[in-house]
Amino acid sequence: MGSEGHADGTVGKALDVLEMVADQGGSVRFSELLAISRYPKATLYRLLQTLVNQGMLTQDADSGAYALGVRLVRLAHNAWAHSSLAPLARPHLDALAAEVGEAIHLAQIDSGHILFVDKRKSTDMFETLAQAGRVAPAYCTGVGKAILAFLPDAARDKVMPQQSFHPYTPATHTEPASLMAELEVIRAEGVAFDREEHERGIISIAAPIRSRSGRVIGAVSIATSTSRHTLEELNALKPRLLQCAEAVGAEAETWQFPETN
Amino acid sequence: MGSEGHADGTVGKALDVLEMVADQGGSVRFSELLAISRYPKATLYRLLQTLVNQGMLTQDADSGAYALGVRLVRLAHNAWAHSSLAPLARPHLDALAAEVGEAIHLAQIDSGHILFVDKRKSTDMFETLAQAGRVAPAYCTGVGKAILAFLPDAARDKVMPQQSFHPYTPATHTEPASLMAELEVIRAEGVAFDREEHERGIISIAAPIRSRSGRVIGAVSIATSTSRHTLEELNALKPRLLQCAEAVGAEAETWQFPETN
DNA sequence: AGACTTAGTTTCACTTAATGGAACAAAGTC
DNA sequence: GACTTTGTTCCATTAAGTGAAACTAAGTCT
Repeated sequence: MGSEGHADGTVGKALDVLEMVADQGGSVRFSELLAISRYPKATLYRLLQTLVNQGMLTQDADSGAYALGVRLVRLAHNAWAHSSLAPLARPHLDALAAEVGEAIHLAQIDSGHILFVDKRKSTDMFETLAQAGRVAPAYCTGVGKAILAFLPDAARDKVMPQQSFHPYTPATHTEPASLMAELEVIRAEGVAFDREEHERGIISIAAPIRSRSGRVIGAVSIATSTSRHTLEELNALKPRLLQCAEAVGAEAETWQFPETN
Repeated sequence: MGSEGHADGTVGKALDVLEMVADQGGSVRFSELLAISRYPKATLYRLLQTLVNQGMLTQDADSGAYALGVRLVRLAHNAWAHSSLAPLARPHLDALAAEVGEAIHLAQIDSGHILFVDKRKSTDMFETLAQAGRVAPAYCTGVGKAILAFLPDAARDKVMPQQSFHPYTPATHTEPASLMAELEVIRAEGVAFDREEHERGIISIAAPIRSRSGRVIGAVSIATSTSRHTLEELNALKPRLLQCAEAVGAEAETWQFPETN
């Protein structure tokens, strides 16, 4: 929702426009984009043309409306396969999912937001971008808090101001102070709980994934509904969850960090 | 493999570099990229910096090597959800998969290559190469040929020269003429067969997905292995497959084309 | 129909940003 | 400690992006 202020050169502007189209969802007319963007008509027009030319956007033949191009899906597959924890964590998630029979989420952090890079549903399971690629706030999710808690102070200070503290439910943190206090607890316990903070009836227990050097590189969670389990029952799975997180972290040894800006 | 000649402006170059990193898979050092690219040192350097800055690439803290950024995964999720046939086709694929019990693939075309946007695994556990976001050549896959066959002449003339005609198996087409001849047959029959042309032991039957205006917008296929089924048995599924393709096409009425360059 | 509004595209003098050869710094290697 | 390799910065040159305004095309209204 935030509009970035920085834009290195033409490329930055183009990617900014790309993101604008993405945020809009579906297809957008030129004039809509013009209304939103701070770019003058001609500039916006040329940027869009270039992006279409490059296959990053597609333009409807008739209506002239813009939508994200499938080239992105191709690129992202590479990103997912080579730059995310997903492929590496897969066997561990499979095992955990089979044992606990609940939904498993694997997430990383991307510019202050939680990005789900893989998951296992309690019922059916198949891996596509359908579920990977989704974003969620960090301050009100199990995985988000697990990552925030173990982030180096400098990185956390960057990320905290980006949190909106929108009250999704009565249990959602609404200000930095209370969240910071909970992060302290999470650091002590080693796991984070989502106590219906993002979605009513949905609870989870999450553990940070740390490389051997100690850097948080993501988080795993076991999610369920209040109708199926209690927080105490989730807590019983803590050892198993930590074991999974550790296993992934150990394998990620050679891996590179997922950025901090 | 192919190095594009066109590059509109700085944005084109930047995306070109992005693609270079993607093609490389995993992480790449600056000098490797320098060796491959036609850009001078300083230029390449600045382009990479910009992309890192924008979160499209990540740079390893220690080694300085570049890899695709997770931001792409986020963008691609939007692309997949809003600009691909996948969400729309989902119920139809589910139904088809349940009925035939074989692997189902949904593909679109992207700059001459086949892009798998969704799939259903067969009940049995044998992995095909396909996955959402994966690319495959058009000339030697069922879905590829199904799309090629029904492409408007102008579009096909653009796409044909992009085919490599690499002989994956003895059954692979190795020159345009024989492929063109088969496309004729496919147009007459309404479906395309993959006769172990891409992968030994893997066969499929594929049908084009056409919008009501008649434009091909993708293809669905039923894939199996020679150990499980024969081409004749696949052919028996033709009516059911065509029905699925038509159902998706009908729903895609309002949808926009997937580009032609 | 003709006048009028709105959406999209092109022009062109102007300005800013990208360019790349070369110098420089840092990390490895002999 | 000299030498090679790899990565980063400088800066005058050049090219590319800019955006106000003019223009064209597609609706709307009376």
